[in-house]
Amino acid sequence: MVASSDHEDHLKRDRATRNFVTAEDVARLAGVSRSAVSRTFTPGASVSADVRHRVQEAAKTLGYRVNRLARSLISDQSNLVGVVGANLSLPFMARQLDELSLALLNRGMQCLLLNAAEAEQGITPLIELILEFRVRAIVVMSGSPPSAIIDECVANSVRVILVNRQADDAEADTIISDDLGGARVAAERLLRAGCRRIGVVGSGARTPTQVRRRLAFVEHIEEAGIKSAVWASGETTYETGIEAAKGLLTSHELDGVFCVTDLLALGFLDGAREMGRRVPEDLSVIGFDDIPQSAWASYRLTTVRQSMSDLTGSVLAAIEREMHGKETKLVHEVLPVELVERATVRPMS
Amino acid sequence: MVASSDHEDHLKRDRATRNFVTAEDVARLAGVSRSAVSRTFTPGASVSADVRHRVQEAAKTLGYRVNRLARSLISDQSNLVGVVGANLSLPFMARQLDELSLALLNRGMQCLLLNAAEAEQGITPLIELILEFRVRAIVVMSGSPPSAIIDECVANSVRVILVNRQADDAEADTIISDDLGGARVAAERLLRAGCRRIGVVGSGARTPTQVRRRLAFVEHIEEAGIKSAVWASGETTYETGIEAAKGLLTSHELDGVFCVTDLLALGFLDGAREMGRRVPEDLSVIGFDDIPQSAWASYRLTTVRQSMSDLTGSVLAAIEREMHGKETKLVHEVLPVELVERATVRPMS
DNA sequence: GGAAGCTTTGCACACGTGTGCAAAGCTTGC
DNA sequence: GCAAGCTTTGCACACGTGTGCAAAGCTTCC
Repeated sequence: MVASSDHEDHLKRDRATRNFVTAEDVARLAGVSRSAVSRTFTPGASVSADVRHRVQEAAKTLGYRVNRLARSLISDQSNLVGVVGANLSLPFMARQLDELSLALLNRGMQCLLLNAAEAEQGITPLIELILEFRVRAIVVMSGSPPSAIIDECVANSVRVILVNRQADDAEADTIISDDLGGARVAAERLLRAGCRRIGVVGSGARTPTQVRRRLAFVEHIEEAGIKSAVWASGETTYETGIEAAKGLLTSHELDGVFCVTDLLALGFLDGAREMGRRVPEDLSVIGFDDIPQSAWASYRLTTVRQSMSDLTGSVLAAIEREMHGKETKLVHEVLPVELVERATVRPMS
Repeated sequence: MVASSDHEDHLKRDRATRNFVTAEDVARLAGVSRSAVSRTFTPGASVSADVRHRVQEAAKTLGYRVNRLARSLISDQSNLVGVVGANLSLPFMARQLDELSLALLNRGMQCLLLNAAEAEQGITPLIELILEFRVRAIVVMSGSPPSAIIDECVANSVRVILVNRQADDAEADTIISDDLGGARVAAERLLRAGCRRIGVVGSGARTPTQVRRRLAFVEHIEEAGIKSAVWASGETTYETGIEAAKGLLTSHELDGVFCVTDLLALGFLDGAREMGRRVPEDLSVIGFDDIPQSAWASYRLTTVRQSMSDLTGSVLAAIEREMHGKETKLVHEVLPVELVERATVRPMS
């Protein structure tokens, strides 16, 4: 009894100096070596049933949790995956992050989220910060990291996966939706609806996907001998969609409009309706993304869909693809898109 | 030249066995001790200008990044903050995560995101996992952790901050919007609009905020001698809002409805309009949250707003509040809400 | 030039874990 | 009971950093 009491006091003193219970604390209570504790918590390691039980009881009593930081020190890598994104409230981004973070967790990886909303000097500092955590991979959903920082990641055996942006000769994996194909589908659908006075709505953002979609659409429409009216200013918001409607529909008599994102399209729809345009009778509208709100009864937007689960699946595959020494097999994947017909485009003419 | 060549080969061999450049590698190239490298990268530590320069050049040449995991081992704590959330695509949650992750980053903390979408056995396993990363604090946006795991966090000096949920006698900080006050405001607004046949739309979720809002609203309406028609099934989605409209408006001749979230309200609006109800002429509708979509021209939802920046600010304040030994000063904060008048409720009668 | 005071430096240890390996212990078969 | 083979164990080291402290170095003043 007296020995036991001294024993407990000793434990309390150790806890006071450090926040977390250590394997040493557990070993003492269980009456085994610290090594036995380690082996008990290491899958596949050799430990007798008796020792295992005593260790587990002691660990439970003390509330012991393995220190993943210390573990990662040994392997020189954590199971953290850095995820860089901005505009996380936007429906498309939010859904991407939702699905990616869940998929990572299900694969035993943890999501270290870096919000790039205020990364005015580019995302290089964020990536440098992420590297300090010895992440396994970095998924870039927003921003375009320069080659130099990507090369540094690769030198440290950290995969960089760019989502919906190009790599510019750097050794990054890229997973892109077929923006060109989607723009073509949208162009053809408007032409098939009989539209001849056509507009395209982008934003002021130099986001590669948006620029690609806009330019490809304009090109396809020009192949039909039609010159598109272009809106390309403002932020990528619903409000910009409204402004675009006010701006384009005041100076043009349009009968068909392609918006490079659904959010722009929903704003455009509301703006057009406020100006008395009937959709799709007077004006057809197509978006791109297929965010949840596009299916809402007040909108029923016809849009080009990029499959979120394909995207997430490809990101995971890229993360888990083995790196063979210094020679990296890069992934450059273009995901198919498809037209989702709802109510904002006239039937074929 | 020969010595230099041997020196480079030696570096290459070291890099081949480990992924990341270490302080040892830098020290060798700079011709100083490893301790000098450490001091160069430790703010406030003593190091001569010459040594600092040589170390920085060597670090730049080799692409050295401090290992935060090793650093955290010394301090027994990382600057990681665990954030537990589910339904991250929902407008309100997405916005909360967007603002919180940015605020954390601006305060030198990193967001370890755990998606609780598939946490069927509760979020205890997720919190246990987070503890292994020696986080500084845990912010719970979804799920209600039992007292036991909260107590364990506190025993390890890890703050637990519950957002929009109660603590049930556990030592967690809580930050809650004034659901009761908001429900009262909504009830009074409908009554002032002359509504006498009143409904309330919740969901099947046992989410504390939703249950609180619904019950408080029903109570306030009963104080006016009116019995509310209640909908409380399905998930917390736009689609459930539509179902609620179909269900309630078929069996009740309502002139006023309070939906416990904006998303439910937007679905309810679309459902009611599809059934030929004019809003606000035939039927007034109030939501709660003030998500971005509520301001869209197709909806212009009158709603009760909870301020996201107040919420984020309070979470940060709670994280940064000092813990004094074992006696924790808990935060229990109730954030004010306010009515946002738009177009879905009749003027005062 | 020497003494006093200040700055800088490298050594050796800490932090908490996993693991190679020799030693100890256990089990099985003769 | 002993030998052979297998399992388990604890020691000591590794991983990559920060830091206390004694020693070395530098600067200033008389």
